[in-house]
Amino acid sequence: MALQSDFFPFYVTVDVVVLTLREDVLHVLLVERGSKPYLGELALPGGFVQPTEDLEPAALRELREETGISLRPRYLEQLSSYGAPDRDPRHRTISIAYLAVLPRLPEPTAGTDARAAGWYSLEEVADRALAFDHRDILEDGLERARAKLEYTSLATAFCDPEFTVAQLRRVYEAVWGRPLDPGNFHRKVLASPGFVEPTGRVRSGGRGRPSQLYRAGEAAVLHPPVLR
Amino acid sequence: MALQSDFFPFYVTVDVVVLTLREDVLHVLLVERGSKPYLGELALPGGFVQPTEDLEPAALRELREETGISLRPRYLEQLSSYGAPDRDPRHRTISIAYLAVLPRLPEPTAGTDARAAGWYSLEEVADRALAFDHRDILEDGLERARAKLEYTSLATAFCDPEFTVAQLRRVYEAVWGRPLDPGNFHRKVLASPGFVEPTGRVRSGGRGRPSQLYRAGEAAVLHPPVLR
DNA sequence: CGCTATATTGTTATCCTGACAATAGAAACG
DNA sequence: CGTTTCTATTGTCAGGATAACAATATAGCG
Repeated sequence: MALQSDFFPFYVTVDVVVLTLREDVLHVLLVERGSKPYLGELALPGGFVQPTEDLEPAALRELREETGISLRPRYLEQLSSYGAPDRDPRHRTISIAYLAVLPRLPEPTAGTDARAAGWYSLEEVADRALAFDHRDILEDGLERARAKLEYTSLATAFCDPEFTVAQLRRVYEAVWGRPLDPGNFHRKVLASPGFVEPTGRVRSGGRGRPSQLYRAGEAAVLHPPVLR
Repeated sequence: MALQSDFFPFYVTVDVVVLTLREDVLHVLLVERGSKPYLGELALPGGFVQPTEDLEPAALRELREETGISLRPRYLEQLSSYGAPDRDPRHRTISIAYLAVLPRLPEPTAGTDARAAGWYSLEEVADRALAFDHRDILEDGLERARAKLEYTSLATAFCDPEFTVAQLRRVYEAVWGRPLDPGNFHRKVLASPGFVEPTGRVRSGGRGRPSQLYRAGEAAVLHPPVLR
């Protein structure tokens, strides 16, 4: 490592890719920027890391401040860091990106430094430009989510505390973007120990045969995995 | 994102976990620190990112400056970032860690800011303390390598341009720390399209039946994978 | 009551795997 | 030289996982 004379001041930010399911469609949480640069454009929630703050708490704080979402995410992991010299037109800025997954939530509320916050389906965000390199970060987050569905229990983080196998299947279908065979999926989920645990209750109300309710099991890694 | 008044100066460094195989044993490249803090202790090669330098070039430059290794790694990917407020006793420092994999190389030479550089087997480094949180970074790099062997062609990055299936198997055995069935491994490697391509040549000299020589194929992802 | 929709369970041919046996071809040994 | 030894490569086979698809279960609805 070099001497202090090598010092050059970097800005350090955290940005969060928050994914959820709304009406069986994958949505991402975006804010409308309330300050320059990229004022008024869509961006991932995020902001500067404070002097004595660790990275993960900074991600949660910015999420809360900019969108009003203060629930502890069911799932939060570091995604990657982005540090191209020109990624911020003003300063040399490094961003550490996080991936968070939440069950369906009420509408977010705009907060500090954001004029608006809301859920956007991937389809409606496909056309629109995102601030900075947030398009790259979003794509990396989606790819990470797609991969993690295979061999971890990430899918349960999209669900309410109690859920049916069909609801879990719709998570996979939304994230992977293709239909899955209900019968085979049902068997594979129940064959993976610790993925889901039956609650004994059944879901009433819906059409068709009532379904068993499950909660997330203890397993974080799936054996066998649910292959794409 | 916040206003400029939020600015707080961060130091930003890159650290590299360089793995290779020497005598069929997994080794990691470490330097003996030549400056404070942790003067004289073992550390991953790395250092400060320059003002207009992207992260990956910074990792390669520090690797070259501190160890004399200027070969383009056969494999280089970002690992994770580390930003605990107290990870550097002097300043608030964020480190972006990279994982690199190389075939067997000559001894490294100590360079700037490093009193010595050398290959250390994981066994001999198990006891010794590493500077900063480099123990955590090393463990994360090893776990990433173990996982990537399963479903990518990472293992070929440990090998010379031409290699035998047995040499490839010894990569897996060294990284996973357990023996594999030679027959089953042989079949699985050849059954994964694009993993290896035959060169037509055979390796002479060794004991036993001569083996076919292969080169790395085009595939980056393995279908089917080589499961642990 | 029959229809429809969804959940759940079966069936089956195929593929992949691990354990282990068998064969191939060179060097080492006596 | 013939035999042994060592490693590479191929073969066998039972068990588990998969996909495609069929069959059954059980609710709401007209």
